[in-house]
Amino acid sequence: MKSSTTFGVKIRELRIRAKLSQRDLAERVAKRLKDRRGFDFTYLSKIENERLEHYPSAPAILALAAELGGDSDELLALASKAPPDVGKMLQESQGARMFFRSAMSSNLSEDEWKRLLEQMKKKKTE
Amino acid sequence: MKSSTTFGVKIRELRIRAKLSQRDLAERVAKRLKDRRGFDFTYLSKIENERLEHYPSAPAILALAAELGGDSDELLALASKAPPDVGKMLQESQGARMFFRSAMSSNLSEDEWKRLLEQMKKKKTE
DNA sequence: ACAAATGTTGAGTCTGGAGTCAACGTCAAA
DNA sequence: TTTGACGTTGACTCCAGACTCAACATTTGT
Repeated sequence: MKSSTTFGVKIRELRIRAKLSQRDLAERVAKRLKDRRGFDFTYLSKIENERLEHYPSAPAILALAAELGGDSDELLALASKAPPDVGKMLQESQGARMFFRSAMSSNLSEDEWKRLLEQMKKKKTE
Repeated sequence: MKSSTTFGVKIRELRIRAKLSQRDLAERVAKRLKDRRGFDFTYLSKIENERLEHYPSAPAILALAAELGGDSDELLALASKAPPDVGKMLQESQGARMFFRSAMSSNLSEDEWKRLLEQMKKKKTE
């Protein structure tokens, strides 16, 4: 069974593994976000301890993932956010929208997703 | 070639077809949003004329679609928003995440999406 | 022509998401 | 036993997204 963790726990885990203090990591993340709003170490503390009402913004999550070398899609998922480019994909293709809508209501298993992925790759390379 | 329209144009089209004034439609939409913030007819005017910096919120778009009988996914797409439940689907399934990541980078054609949709339906019913 | 209904616009307002700040607690090392 | 790095918390701030309001313009019906 997959170890089901939370966003905060995962971030702490990655940070510890990277041997960074909250202050150091927050500072680095803040630099990646220099144009946007900041990123304070006390905010990071609240993230790790799940003391927040809302998850950080998608850009902040992406910056964290980049700094820590984590899987950004997984982190976004733990925070219940769709990757920012999903919107665009659905905008451009009616086929994608219909596929999505249908997939949503049919609750596919992991295996079925895997098959579809293979189907897709096969089509593309043949 | 698919007639590529805009959000505002589409809304106006649907509203005219429904024979509603901006005031009437706005009032009805506002009722559907009673708990959340309102929906004024002057706002609707700006939507239709693309005078806004930002599209309406997803709940407002869904209420509009419901009131006008439009395709909510299409309207969300025209407003560059992913359907609200996409995040949850990607949260629950790693397979779905991998599938979409891959789909995103391979720029599938409409036909390929159609095939995948058929594949999916077949699996489900067999 | 006049009123009534409808539509448009610029200048606001309001709120909640996203983060900051000051202050305190804890632990390790010198 | 102080000092310095690190972590936690509650109260606050800030701002942009999402909308409202007052006033005016335009169209429609009679």
